Amino acid sequence: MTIKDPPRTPRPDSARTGMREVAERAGVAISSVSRVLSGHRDVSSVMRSRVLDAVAALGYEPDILAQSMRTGETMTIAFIVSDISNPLISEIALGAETTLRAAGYAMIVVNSMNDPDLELEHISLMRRRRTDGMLLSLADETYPDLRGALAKLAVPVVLVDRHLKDLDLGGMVLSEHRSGMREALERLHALGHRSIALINGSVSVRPSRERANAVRRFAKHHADTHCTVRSGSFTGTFGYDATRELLGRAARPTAIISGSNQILVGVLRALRELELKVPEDVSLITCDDSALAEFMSPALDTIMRDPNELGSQAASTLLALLRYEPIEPLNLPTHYQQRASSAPPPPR
Amino acid sequence: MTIKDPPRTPRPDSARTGMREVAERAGVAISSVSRVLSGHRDVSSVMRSRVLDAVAALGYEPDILAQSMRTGETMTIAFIVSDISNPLISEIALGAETTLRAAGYAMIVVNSMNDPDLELEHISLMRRRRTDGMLLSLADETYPDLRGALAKLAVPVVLVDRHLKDLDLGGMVLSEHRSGMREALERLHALGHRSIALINGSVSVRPSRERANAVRRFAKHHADTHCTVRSGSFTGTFGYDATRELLGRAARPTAIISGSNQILVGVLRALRELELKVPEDVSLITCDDSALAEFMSPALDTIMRDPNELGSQAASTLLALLRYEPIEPLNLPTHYQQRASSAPPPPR
DNA sequence: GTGAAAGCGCTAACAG
DNA sequence: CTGTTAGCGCTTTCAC
Repeated sequence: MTIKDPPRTPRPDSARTGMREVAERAGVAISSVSRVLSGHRDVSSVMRSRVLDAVAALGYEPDILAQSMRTGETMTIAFIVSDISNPLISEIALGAETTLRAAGYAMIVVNSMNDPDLELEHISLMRRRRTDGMLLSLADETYPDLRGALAKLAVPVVLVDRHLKDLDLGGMVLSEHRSGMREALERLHALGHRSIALINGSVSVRPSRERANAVRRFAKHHADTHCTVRSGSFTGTFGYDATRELLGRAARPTAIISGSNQILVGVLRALRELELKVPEDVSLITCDDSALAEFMSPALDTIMRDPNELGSQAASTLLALLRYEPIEPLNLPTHYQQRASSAPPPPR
Repeated sequence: MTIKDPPRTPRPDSARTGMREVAERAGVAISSVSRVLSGHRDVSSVMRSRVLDAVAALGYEPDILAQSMRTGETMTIAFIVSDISNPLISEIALGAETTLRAAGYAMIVVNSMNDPDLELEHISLMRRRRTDGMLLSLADETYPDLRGALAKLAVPVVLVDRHLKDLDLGGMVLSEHRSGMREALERLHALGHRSIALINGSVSVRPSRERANAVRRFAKHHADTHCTVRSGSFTGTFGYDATRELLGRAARPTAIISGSNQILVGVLRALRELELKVPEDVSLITCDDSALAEFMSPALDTIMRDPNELGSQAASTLLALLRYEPIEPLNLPTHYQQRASSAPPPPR
């Protein structure tokens, strides 16, 4: 059923009551209304109550847009992400939005779909919208035009678990990926694994680089252990291909670490196809928890962190920057959570 | 390390180049600049190129805020959700944002944390921000003050899988929960189940009501089958409690349907504690897919839908409303996906 | 303490 | 076709 003849009339209260009406009704100047509502102190109590009465009577609500126009502050923050449907990101977004909202800010979410060009467009568009600041979970830290675009930005920016070398744009909230990864590697080593593979996301972003570095550092200290790092993209397809390739070789790794929950899906698909049992045939550890990870059979060993806290801290850092307050770079912990998907390697 | 002495100087290009500078440089009137940039047709090509040159030379970017101030359109949509970290919601949000952005709109996300009072505050705040429209995934359709707040709204609203009786506020995009649920019930019945329980979310929102209705309708047509509906909240705690209670009884159900992915977590926890095997001891079906559901052991039977499409269609509907175009109410399909978590009931 | 006036950066009549 | 003018709704000097 199609609704015919949609209304052509202007929207109902397109004539919202403004400050002018309030001033008239209270019999005062429009600037006095502003003063009262802005909580200015030099206003007589008589004035205050007259204005407040009029406000209540008319149901007046200040227009945030007009305020922004005058003050230059939009009280709006942009959060540019690769893909909000990624559970890690959406949890970060929740933490960020909650903290921002408590401070009176609204959060615009934009998805770059991992396209650095689109990301640049978004940054520019958000600047034109005069957002007061930005939270960036960049798709590609190495993109050539990025630095220029960020340098041009007049508002404070906080990078969320991202790092641009030699570029100080104020805020940065990181996860300390190495320690969690090291714990996981040591656990595998203690179980007897001597061939371990990390199926890693894109090294164009910090988390993957840090994880790869942790593996390399581990390898350097454990000459008896062969470590492989396959870096690619945060996709199931990559996880699948890399797993098939790694396990199809004669000298197959006895343990796999998946570098993200998207990659994990591909790894699991490949393992299922290859009919390999976890942890009997191959041990499996993944990065970043999912709601169902602990209910898998076997329950998945996971390198954990607190994404809500990450988002919240990123927001707090941005708020501090907006207030010209001193900030300190944060490095939030990660840790290895043993469950049931790691075991000694199969006898060969 | 704390950074001392934060900059007290005003932000770098706080003196952005405006239309005025462009007009001066091009030697034309400011309104002519506006015309060229707005793609007005009655402009000479000489004028066009003069202006465009100046724009390019100065790197001028129109101020969206000021445009909004004049036109009354903010090109901003608010999406009010219970909790963006819910994977179902974040997928809907992705679909909505993608469609809105393609039409030039930005999306503000606000989390109500399932608090109807907070939700009302958000609605009011978004009105003050003059968002051009709202996408609402209400926390509680039955909240008394809600109707008033919505009626007062001057902008178009689209409810996302929500329904308010007798209130026509334009848009509504729904999921057709009943058919998927019916398929699932029939499958269970065919397997021989005669005692089935739905652990349902809050009946203050449409999806849970529809699912409960589907169960009741099924029960009416199958006198041989005992159906139980436990409605509560979309939380793991509720899922856990309800499962323990239902399975602790003498006449325990032989099949459980979980009404959301949050509830599912609680159900799984309870089943694990009770040491009940799926599907040997009890069959399990859940609503709305998760990335890992198919990799569980057993793979989880799921009543599926396309949340991205739901978000995208909701956005399209809102866009149509904004253009005063005719819209048609949508009812997107759900379907039962058999995997491996349903089987004949255990012999008694 | 309060009012009058000047814009924030842009668009939309209205003349010419 | 183009320039002039008048605001959108608010905040903020600046006088009184």
